[in-house]
Amino acid sequence: MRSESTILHVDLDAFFAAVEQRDKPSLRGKPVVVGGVGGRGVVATASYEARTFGVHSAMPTAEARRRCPNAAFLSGRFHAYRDTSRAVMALLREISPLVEPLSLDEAFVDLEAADLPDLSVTSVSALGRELKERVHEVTGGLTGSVGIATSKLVAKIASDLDKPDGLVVVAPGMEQDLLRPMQVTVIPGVGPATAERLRRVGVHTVEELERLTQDELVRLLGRAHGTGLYALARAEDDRSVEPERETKSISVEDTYDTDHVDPRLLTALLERQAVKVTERLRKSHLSGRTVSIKVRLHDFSTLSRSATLSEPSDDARQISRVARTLLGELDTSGGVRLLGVGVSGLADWIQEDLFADDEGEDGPEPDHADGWDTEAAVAAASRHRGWAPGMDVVHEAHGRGWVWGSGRGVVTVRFETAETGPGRVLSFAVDDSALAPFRPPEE
DNA sequence: TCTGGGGTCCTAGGACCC
DNA sequence: TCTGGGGTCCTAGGACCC
Repeated sequence: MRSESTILHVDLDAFFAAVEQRDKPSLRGKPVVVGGVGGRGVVATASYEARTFGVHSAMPTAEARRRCPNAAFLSGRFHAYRDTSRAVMALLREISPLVEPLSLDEAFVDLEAADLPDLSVTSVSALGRELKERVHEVTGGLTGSVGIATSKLVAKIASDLDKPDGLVVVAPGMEQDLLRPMQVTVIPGVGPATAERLRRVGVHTVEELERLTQDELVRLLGRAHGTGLYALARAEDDRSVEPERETKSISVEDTYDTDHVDPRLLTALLERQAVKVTERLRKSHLSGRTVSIKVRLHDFSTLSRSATLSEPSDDARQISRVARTLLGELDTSGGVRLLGVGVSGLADWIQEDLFADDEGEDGPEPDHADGWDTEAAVAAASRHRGWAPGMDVVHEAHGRGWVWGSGRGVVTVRFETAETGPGRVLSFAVDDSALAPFRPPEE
């Protein structure tokens, strides 16, 4: 916890619905529900008009239709949301370089790194008001709610207190007075399961939570959650604003309107998902070692299976093959309502351009427009790195121009140029000494 | 007309290594 | 021969967030 209120949390109000109302004037002042519109959809965002009918996020869309039949039900335009979000995040970065987006519509801003005359409550309040005006301008009329406090915990809770279009600044020293009377569920991380466990030992409010010892909480909730909650109950929170958070996994999943049983259909659907995941991996210049699948059966029970490769991959065929094998191990004869594929254990490319330096301007150029062919790539890589001729090409796929993975006798190289776009990925079996130049830097 | 899709973090048990 | 730990990696599942 800091001695001044320097952590700001912004949360755009009913974000997806507000963007729809902005772009379609006929929807303004009317109930709007954005989310899954199929038979098994749920509500992502309800406009405030829809909320008066009892519609809220995570509610099945069918239920929302019952409660508010006259609402506009929309499936969402994520490009519009992303564009609007970007404008807001850019605005936040004008205030401070330390901005941590939590989602499209939410972020923390560290005001210690902002250009402010001082960090008094008066000063940060003025900044909060100005920010809300600017948000309104850059988004074309959306409102956001702002909380400012000495920690992430309290800033986030504060932004929720006066929604929509709110501004709450919690003065240093007032944190515990604010939290004590509140329900434990205001603390992020206390969901239904934790709340139920706490309720069983007679804890409903933060004040009651404070009476449990750390040992009791650890016994009740486990090491990490127990110690974390013990601190948060006392408004003790030193978490910093982290602008760069690296992606840990990439996944695709789909819930089907009706349960699928046909194994060939399931395999085909899974393969399409594997291709999508691969495309997203490549777009982010990532590859991954662990392939996971997720299967939700007709009774909503959920299974997952995963397998870890010896080398990171971004090859659709390889990821697809692993996913298929994993699916084959499960009994899906009762029907599948959801299927998903994910990749984790992500590795960055080693950003070493094979063709950039000592070959100079006369470096090898692709001799036809659709990219390097295997032989030319092998020859070029061999020349450049002094690899011995006769290395085996053990694997081949699509890719772009850097060395990206190595270890245990295999080097994987990606080829691409600005002209040719995605080219090929090649893995070379080599001896250990030849691997040295391609090892990733030590963490 | 029950229960989305994209993530993160944690736990617990087993394997394996030192 | 018996009896260990600790650390790390992997897998499956669960809680939680927006």
